[in-house]
Amino acid sequence: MCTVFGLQMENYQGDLNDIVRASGGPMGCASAQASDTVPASSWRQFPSDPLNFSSSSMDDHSVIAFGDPFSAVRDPLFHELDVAAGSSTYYSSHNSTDQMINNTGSTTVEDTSNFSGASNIVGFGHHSKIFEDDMRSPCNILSRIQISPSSSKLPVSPCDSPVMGSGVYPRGIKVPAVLPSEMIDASSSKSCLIDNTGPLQISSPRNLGMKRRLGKSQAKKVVCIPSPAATNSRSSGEVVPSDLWAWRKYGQKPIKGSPYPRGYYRCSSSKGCSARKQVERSRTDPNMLVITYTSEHNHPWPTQRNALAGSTRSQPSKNNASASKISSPCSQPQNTVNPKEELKESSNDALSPAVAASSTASAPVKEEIEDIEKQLDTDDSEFGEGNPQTYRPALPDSSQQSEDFFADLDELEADPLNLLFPQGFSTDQDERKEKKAMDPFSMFDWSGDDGASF
DNA sequence: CGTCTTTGACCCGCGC
DNA sequence: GCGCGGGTCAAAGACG
Repeated sequence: MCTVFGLQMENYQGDLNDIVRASGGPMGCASAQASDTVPASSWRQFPSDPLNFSSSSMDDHSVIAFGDPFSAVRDPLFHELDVAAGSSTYYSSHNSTDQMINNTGSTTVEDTSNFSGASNIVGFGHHSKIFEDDMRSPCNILSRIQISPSSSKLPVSPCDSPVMGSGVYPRGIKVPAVLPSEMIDASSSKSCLIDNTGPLQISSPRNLGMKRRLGKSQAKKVVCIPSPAATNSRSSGEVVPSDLWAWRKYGQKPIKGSPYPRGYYRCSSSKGCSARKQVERSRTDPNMLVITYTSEHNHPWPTQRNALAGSTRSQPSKNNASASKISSPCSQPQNTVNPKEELKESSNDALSPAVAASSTASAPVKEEIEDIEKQLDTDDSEFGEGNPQTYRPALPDSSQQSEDFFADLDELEADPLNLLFPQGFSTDQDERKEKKAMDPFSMFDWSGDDGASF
């Protein structure tokens, strides 16, 4: 389905390298190139060496510009999201200097999922697989991507559109990598934009946290992704996105104006890592999840998750039972929820799916990528410049696919790596994990051979 | 044992 | 100055 990624940036100063790092991924190589400057095939050309690809496959404005030793490290999450999104990807950048619409300085954080703000949605061309968020460079993505206020090509609110609204990403859906690049609409209040949620946060002591909250210079990015219907209940399934980064939930708060709570996560991959994210369900479109990333990882993304205990916890006993229940979040919510989960549901509802969505979204990674590539190879020009209408994801049976897709959520969550390796993980799984982990870019078989069987 | 989730309390900035 | 609201802390419990 149409996956929306909204990247919101506030006074982006180069933080959030984790996000930026994503640019180094196979899907992000050309991100900074904007849709019409890079061949469709460009983004697919990435080195197997995460540490070196930046120079070889990325333009000068992407990772290199950061000078961050880790900047070249692709962010698994972002990558995953991107891939997961598989298809249509919307990037919403929010620059406080020119596009910040709703943030009036108030510390009150409006529901970020409100999308009421007329912030800009940046839909990169299908070439762009990853949002290159390089505000440091004069040639940053935003500079290249035209946040065109006048852009009226954004057909409908990504979040509100039927496609987006479905909030599902059925397996095997053949869709273009991304929607047309003209998905930039700074004036559209209905866009899937993340209203500027206010100041950012920096991690650290409480005081700092406060300061961070108010810090105007802090950067934050918002990723808007489809999620299972609000009815979905993987209550306990509050799962950290399987992005290889380990996220630990440290809080949850109800958000004024939103029926859905916001979950607060911090990176647990490395002690001292200030990376954080907020996950909440869109108020306007429960199918959409808004993940706000703040701060940056101060470490390379982990070769192995060091928090498997927690990450896999929800999977097993309780959730396995519920796994089958989550067949069709968007259609028929299962009612066979254990009392405990049911009780929690209200609170976790908004978040779990979110994460689940993001993590599971990558299940179809390989296939999707291949599809995308195919699409790009053939439809490159068609999606080049703003032709939203051109995008017609083939959804033979979206409902069925949705079911299948979400049915796998638990499976995926159990082992994030399975997201990337949906198959072939039976006996030597650990070994492969290790191996794959060591070589993040080898996780995907870019040879084009269809390894994914959904 | 280590890590995670949950959740109430606390802190702090902003608006009135 | 007070209240509101968002963000964070930290204890308790759960899981692998």
